Amino acid sequence: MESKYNPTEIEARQYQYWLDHKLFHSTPDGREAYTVVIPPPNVTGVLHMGHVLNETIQDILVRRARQQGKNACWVPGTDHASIATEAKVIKRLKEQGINKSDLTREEFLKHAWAWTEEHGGIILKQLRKLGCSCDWDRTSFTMDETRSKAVIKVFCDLYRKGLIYRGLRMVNWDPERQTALSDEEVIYHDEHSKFYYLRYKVVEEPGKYAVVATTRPETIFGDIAVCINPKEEKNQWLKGKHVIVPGVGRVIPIIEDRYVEIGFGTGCLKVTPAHDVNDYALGQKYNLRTIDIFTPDAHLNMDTIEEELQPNVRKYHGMDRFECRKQIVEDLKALDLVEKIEDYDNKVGYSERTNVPIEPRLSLQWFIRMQHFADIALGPVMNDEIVFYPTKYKNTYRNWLENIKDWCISRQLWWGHRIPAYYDANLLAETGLENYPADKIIVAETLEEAQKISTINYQLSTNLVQDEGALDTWFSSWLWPISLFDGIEHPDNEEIRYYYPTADLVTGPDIIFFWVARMIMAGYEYQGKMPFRHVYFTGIVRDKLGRKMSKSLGNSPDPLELIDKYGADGVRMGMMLCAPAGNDILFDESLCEQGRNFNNKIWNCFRLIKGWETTESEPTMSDREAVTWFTLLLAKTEKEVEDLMNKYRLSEALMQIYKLFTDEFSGWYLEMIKPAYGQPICRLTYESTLVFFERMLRLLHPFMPFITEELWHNLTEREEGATIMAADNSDWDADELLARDPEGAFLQKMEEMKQVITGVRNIRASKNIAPKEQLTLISPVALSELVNKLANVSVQTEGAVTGNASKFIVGTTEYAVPLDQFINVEEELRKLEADLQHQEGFLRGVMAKLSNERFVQNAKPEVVELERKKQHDAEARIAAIKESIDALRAS
RNA sequence: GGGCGCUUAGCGCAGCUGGUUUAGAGCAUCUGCCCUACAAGCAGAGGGUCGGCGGUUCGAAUCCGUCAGCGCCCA
Repeated sequence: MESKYNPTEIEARQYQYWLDHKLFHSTPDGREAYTVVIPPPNVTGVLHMGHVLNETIQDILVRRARQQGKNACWVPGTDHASIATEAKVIKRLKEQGINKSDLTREEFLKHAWAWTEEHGGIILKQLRKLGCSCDWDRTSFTMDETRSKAVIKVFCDLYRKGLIYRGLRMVNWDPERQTALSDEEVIYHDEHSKFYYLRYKVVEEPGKYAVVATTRPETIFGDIAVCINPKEEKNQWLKGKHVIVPGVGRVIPIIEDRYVEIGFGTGCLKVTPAHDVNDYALGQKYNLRTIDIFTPDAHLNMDTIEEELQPNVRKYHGMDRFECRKQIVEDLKALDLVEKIEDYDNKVGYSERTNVPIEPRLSLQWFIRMQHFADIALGPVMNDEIVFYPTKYKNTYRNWLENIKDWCISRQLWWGHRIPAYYDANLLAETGLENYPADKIIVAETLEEAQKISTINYQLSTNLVQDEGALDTWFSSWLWPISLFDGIEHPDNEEIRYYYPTADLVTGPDIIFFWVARMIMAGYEYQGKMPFRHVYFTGIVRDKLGRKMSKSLGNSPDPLELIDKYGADGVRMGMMLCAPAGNDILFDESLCEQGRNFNNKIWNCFRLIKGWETTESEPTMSDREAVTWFTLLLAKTEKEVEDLMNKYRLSEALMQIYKLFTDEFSGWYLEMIKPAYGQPICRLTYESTLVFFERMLRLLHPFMPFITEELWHNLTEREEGATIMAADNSDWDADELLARDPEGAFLQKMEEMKQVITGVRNIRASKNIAPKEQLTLISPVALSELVNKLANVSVQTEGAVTGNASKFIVGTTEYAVPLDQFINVEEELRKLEADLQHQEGFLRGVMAKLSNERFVQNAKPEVVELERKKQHDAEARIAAIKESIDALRAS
């Protein structure tokens, strides 16, 4: 065997072994189901560090469940990512000289599917490199047949229930992609912008102005009123008057509403109902008309403005909104209609996907009434039927649900599920889309059905036109835990009954509303049950400077390169070591190095053990002690790890295992039982050691699946198809083992013994005495043979110390190593004095408590008792130190 | 503007239903070692008045208040 662990070959081989034996495949059976659905990555995406974190955690949970004998089922899949994918396809078409507008919907979709088939599998392949134990036979896609049918069925169902409606509303418009977005897809950024103070001439008072402050002067073409607060003193004079929109010439009224904040800006608010959500609300309240001055790609459209005004403003036609902002300000300055311009910090909404500023736009869209869903989804999280880790996200969740807004689900895109709403062609031609009567809209799962409804119910024709819109991607994602098991079309099928509800959902808090909340809603609506029992929110992976990893910063390592360099196990450990739930992760490549080093450690332990010859001799006393000790320690750690895992404290669990393996097993246990070079080890001790090793491999397996499976197979003969994931657990009972040392006295004794050995090693280190040189250790109590072996001392329990010695205390016992020739009296005294000071300080602290009557009276008896023990121990130590000091001084 | 959370060793964290030998591990740092499993290693060491102030208590990193800084979510 090589002295360095080389993961590349082993990882490839083990993964193939798992696949060949279908060890990740699940079918319903009599065992308890443990289900996880993958947060479907974007079909055209590639693996990034966020995935590494997320998928590693899922794999850990799934593999552990499998080890526990559950029927673990981790369903992989991808998401069609409507906007992102459509953008990529458009870009590629452009590179080929094709415009989307030159294509029909069907032609475009052909290209989109081609793209999907080309890129679709990439990320799933990459997950295999990471070791993910997904049931690949179940791989799904949000636009495959089963998932698509579910989406359409749910849309129709909700429409029938009156929970979906079509409406003309102010929506978030992405001018780049030219589609509506939901509120959740808008990201607000702080921006340094300007506050423009514009003068609106007052019709009734020539020479006087109303000054309006605005950040968006380009929207004045759509101004329909100026609003003041009826209580604002300084603007009283404007009541009932009219003003002229500067540069435009339109005469608009002054209206009054308490909505205008007193003291903010000038107190005069320009009302542009077509281009601002709040203005729209005002417009509705006062029955104001709307003038939409933008084209769908946010260029100025002067065609909508009245004839008589056109000569003034025609020049702005076709101008980009931001270009127009500059121009109109220049023009108004020239007319002396700009009073001043101030710096102003505000928030501007950007499209999550295309990163262009959102344009609030009045638009005919499809919405879901969310109050119903908020009502069914709030309780289960608040009362912990569904548990969030960390719990702080309960607040976030509640906040959102308590201020729920209707969900805009339609998108002006082609890539996605087409809205199953139909219009009678003739009626549509007559009325236009906006005025098409709502009660004549036909929503049906298929065209045939729609035609039936059209003719039979509505007495319309069979000549139908389908709605052009597609559905928001999240409208399919919210069904994911159900639709993966075909639970929408067949709500009572065997699979959904077995696998649903799923156990754990692992995802980022950034999609708590997009996805988590909505899955809960859909879960209760369509299965009457929670979609998952626990939600583990991961942090965001940042670089070690705390910056979000991003392509543009170039600060994100390529996971596949990391895997090449450190092995998947190494990368997984690196990731998990720094990943407490809900905290952001400051990823540092050196953590992967630690992971790789740990692998190497395991590898070399294995080499050492496998290199030993055995003999049939009886185990020595020290071997027995070592085996008993490690049995207890292992059992104890197993319990701790179990507890930590149950609390989803994965990084702490891993750290416990790491310390057990590195410090206790490699550093102590193996040294305890290690035979002299070339000598055999007794068979019983050897076999115990193999058991320990195997159990640690099992503990570690969820975190580092490859090396553990590999060594598990090399430990002893295994049957073809056997796996560490299904290793039998029946011959080991941690509770029963721990019961053999109920007070932990044996473990305690061994810890003290280790401290004695460390004490001797410290003396060697400080005096530069080689480990090979045997020393004498004078101890007042008998010590285990292990001390002789590991500290290379001969222990004397008889006789006083002759000459100078270096001393140390463990607990309250003093040990001495006679070292005449090495003792520097001055130095020794200094050390002892320092220790004495520390002990006396400690004693003073204890005494302060004990001499306080109120402490003795009020504190719990066991606490007082403990303080008394501290006192006695400290006093004993102080006496011993003083004695040593005196002895040294006398010499 | 509203809400939530964080601040403990150089770094990222645990400890926080108050009392566990005057605060814990990991990484990094420093010292000494190639002692035939492992230098991707071994043996040691140093390092924090638990953000500031005030309060409750016999006792506060832990509970309460307040201030400061940082972060997240929502408008």
